[in-house]
Amino acid sequence: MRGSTRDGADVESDRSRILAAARRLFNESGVQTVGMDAIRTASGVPLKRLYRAFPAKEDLLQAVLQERDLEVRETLAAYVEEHADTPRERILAVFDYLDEWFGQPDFRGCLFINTVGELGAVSPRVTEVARVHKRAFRDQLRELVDAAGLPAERADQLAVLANGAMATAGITASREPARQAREVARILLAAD
Amino acid sequence: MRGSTRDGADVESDRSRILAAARRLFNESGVQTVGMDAIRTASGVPLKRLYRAFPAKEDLLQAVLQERDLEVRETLAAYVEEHADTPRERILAVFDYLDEWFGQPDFRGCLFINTVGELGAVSPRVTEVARVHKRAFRDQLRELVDAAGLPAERADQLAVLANGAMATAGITASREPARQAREVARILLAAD
DNA sequence: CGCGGTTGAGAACGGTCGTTCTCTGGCCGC
DNA sequence: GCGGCCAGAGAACGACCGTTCTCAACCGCG
Repeated sequence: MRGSTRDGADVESDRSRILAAARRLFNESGVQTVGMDAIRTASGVPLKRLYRAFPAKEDLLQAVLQERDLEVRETLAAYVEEHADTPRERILAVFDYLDEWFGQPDFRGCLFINTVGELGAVSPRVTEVARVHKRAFRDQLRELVDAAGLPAERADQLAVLANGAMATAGITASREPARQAREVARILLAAD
Repeated sequence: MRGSTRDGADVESDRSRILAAARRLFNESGVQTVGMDAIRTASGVPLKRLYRAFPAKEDLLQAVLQERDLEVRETLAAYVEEHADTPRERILAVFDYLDEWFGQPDFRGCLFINTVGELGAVSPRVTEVARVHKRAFRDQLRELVDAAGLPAERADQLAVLANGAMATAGITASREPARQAREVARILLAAD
């Protein structure tokens, strides 16, 4: 019935394979040093289908960032739900989440902070996706802050704190910043 | 007396002109998108002398980072000295310094955070210079923390906080994160 | 006045990258 | 069994980058 012999399921599987490969490579080595050939080799998807799924490298990068955006929101929400009972514990659990994240062997810092550092000056799209992500992260904190009955400004403050842990851990390759940020958050909550 | 007709003063002036141009361009557009030709044009120093002063682009980048490292240490120390009297005010003045920095029209985030995001995965030298810088920054905070009679761990915590302000401001292009971080620091100090 | 050496400007080189094109082989309906 | 179409693999293309080289102009000095 379709004009093409390739149906939607194949294209979808292409997309996810490409996204998985690109995300791993971008995280490992940055965006500019990873060529489309490397993505093709890692994903096993030929160049022609690769360019059919993503007309340009920047489209692929944007899709990687948006996928990662969703993933962070979901895994963070799930982690907080799983590891904490009271509203205040939920806020502190965000920093335990960071601690676990930083300890993963492939951790190389926050993809959004890194990518803005690499391409923010030349790609407004990248900057915009990063802003959306950081705003969403702040909004997740806002919900937790509201539920704990804390002043709304705490959300922005905790977000700055968490971003600081990500940036510092990305440079020092250590999970210590997560614990330091957690302690600040604990003191902050105790002051209210 | 020398074998060459160029004396040391000229080479020094080359170096500083190259460094000034490279620093401006790297900050504006990142490292990889700025070619050596652009640095030659912006500095007015011909390619041959450019490569005599810095045998490779990575040497130039390292020199730019080290120069910026010294500059931050000095201007931060001077700012704190100038704008605060008591030990606790000195700590808060660090965040006022960030506020002023973020407000500058050419602010595009912390050069070290950005450069590690761009090249940390492929250039150990860049990562190392950034680590040295962030350690020195933390040590400056440690002196202020000691002088205020606060527990030593506050230094690392304040450093994470300040790096968070830098990373957040780099993405959102706003000086608000400096004020949010300052407020966290204020609460932190009030708790001791 | 001539000359060796050094300079500046830019061309050249080797490599890489994003993107497109070619070509060969195989699968489809008929 | 056959002709047309589509896919895959990779070559090709144009652009650019870091680095080196060429070459003509110029300098101080004898």
